[in-house]
Amino acid sequence: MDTASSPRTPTLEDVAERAGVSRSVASRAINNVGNVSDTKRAAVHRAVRELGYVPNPSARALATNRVGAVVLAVATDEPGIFADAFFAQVIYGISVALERTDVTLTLVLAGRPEGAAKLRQIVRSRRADGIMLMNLHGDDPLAKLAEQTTMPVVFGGRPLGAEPQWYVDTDNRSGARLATEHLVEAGYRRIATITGQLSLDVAEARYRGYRDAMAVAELPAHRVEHADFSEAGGAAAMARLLEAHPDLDAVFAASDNMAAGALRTLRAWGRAVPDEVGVVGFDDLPTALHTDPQLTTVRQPIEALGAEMARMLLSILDGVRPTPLILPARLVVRGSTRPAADR
Amino acid sequence: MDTASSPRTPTLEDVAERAGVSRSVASRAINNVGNVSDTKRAAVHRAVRELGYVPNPSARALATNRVGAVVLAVATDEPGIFADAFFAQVIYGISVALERTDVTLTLVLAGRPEGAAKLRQIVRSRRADGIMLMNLHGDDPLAKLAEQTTMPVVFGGRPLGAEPQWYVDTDNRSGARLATEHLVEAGYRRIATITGQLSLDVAEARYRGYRDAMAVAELPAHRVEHADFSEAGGAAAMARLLEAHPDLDAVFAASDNMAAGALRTLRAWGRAVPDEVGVVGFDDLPTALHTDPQLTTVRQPIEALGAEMARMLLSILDGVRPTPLILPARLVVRGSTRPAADR
DNA sequence: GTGAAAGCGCTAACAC
DNA sequence: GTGTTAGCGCTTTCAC
Repeated sequence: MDTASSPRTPTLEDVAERAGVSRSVASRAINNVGNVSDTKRAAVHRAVRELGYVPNPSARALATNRVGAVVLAVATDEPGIFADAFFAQVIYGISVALERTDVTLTLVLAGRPEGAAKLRQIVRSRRADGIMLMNLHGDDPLAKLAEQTTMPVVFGGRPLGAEPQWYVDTDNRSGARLATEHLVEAGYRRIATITGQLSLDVAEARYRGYRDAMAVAELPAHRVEHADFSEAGGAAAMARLLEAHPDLDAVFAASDNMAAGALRTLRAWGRAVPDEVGVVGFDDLPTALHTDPQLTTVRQPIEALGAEMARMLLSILDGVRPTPLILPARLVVRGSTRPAADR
Repeated sequence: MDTASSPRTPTLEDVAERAGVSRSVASRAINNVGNVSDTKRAAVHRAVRELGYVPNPSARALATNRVGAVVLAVATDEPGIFADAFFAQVIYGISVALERTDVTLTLVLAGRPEGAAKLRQIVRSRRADGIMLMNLHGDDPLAKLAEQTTMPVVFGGRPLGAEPQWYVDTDNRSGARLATEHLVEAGYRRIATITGQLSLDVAEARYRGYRDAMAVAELPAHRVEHADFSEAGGAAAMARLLEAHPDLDAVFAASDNMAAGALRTLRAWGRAVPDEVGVVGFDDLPTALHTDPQLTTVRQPIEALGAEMARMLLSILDGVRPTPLILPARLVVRGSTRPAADR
């Protein structure tokens, strides 16, 4: 039959030989680059198919200085935060955006020092072509990563107090304003807020949006407690709010998880939602549907956030210089708020 | 100062030159392999430090046929399932186990056909040294992946009706038995169950555990509905159960999410939990703490599952032939069940 | 349009 | 112990 070729995985050389061309022609044909006659091109492609040839990524990477991988780094310390459905949705979006390319996704949890070190190691050894970086707290030294490397970095959300060259973010400030305006329009007046850690830009922006709306409505915005975006944190903050401001009649929580915690506390305190207290969350996670009552919230397009980050990074790698992208947030009204007329 | 060396990233050759040794000695010193005198070893390490040398992973991979990456493939179609806190915890466990190695984690969502194709592509081109594969349904062709490649595959959970060479799994059957026994001991008698998709081994095993316990208690085990591990699915299944078996006084749901859905339906139907109906879940996700009442459930060590998968894969890559690992599950009693004496 | 040949940066025999 | 050398499999000038 055939010359007894060993059953090792075929190389470009095997393809070239079988197609009766040189290695350089085979390479050009495979990568659709340079000039190759149609005859030879076809012969090469047939050989590729027959042999089941797959290029060796390491060899290619070595020759081209492109590894065909991007990393998603999530700067989160505790599993609790990462376990949030939020990141899963981001990852899903990225994954779909990468599916049709032959770029691979490397995931790094860069919250703990070991993880951050690993990320730096990846960067220094150029094990990836680019980085998507999320969930940076204000003081995180990783925020400076973009300046320390030539590898392109796309931020998911802005690091606090910085305006990176490339990022994708939700319009958090507007979203929070929408949420608060909705409470005002529903006739609530003594509106409190539960913020996330103000070392996160996203928390800061949502707090701003709350104050924007309160200022416009000429309502006092002093009923404020800070938490950490978690359900437990939201529950505790709600309790503090109720103690400090027993007269409050609504609360805007900067995440659905915190809103869920707030609902729990309100129930424990015997405050009826939405009749005595209106509650609005942020994110529109599955959580928002599972609470009782269901949460009025602000939907941010989380999967799209991931997909857009990936797309932005890929375009940068293709030589394009995109501009930052701000995704819109919109209000979703459910049972945890009700117009004054109906209460 | 120095000879005008270009500012490109240093190579092994640069290190060797600076340390005054040959490249092979430098390589041996760096990889702690073969014989190198202490003097030269020290010189090499100093040169490495001074130059900030980092080995080029592609070159190393090309030479050693080891790429220093493992993939986690999750065979999940819909974002909803992946968004489950479960996978996030698994990933966290894997990530921690990998932190101290210089092995990188590649994530592939292999549920959609494009994702599965991508996984196969990774395997064929050997872009990774090994695979962790999770959430396989009974009919998923990926289950055969392990037989089609020499790349080691560690399964997270068993594929239905198969006993792969390497896997890490929770003792789902025992866990489900514990859950059901707990209901029996609490004095519930007309105990129903909501299963996951029986095309998943994990659902099948938990269903078995339920029947085991019911058989031992000599109770009828015909109050059964099937769902898909989701909250919505659990809610719907609970409604079907209540219609078909209005007399039921307890339900074992094969996941916390389904149990949460069941709670929602029970509340809507005006059945008091735990006094009229006892409810037990499975997983001990954060969800279990956020329901009202909190869920009695079966805790499985999810982070450990991820960590053990990673450890198992690494040990295989080190030439060890480990045996499959079954992790224990244990009962966690909370408010959704109550002994008959207290009801 | 095509092919020869020189690397990419590393490791691993093998001879000294 | 140490250095020389031959690859790993690919891309990419550069002549023809």
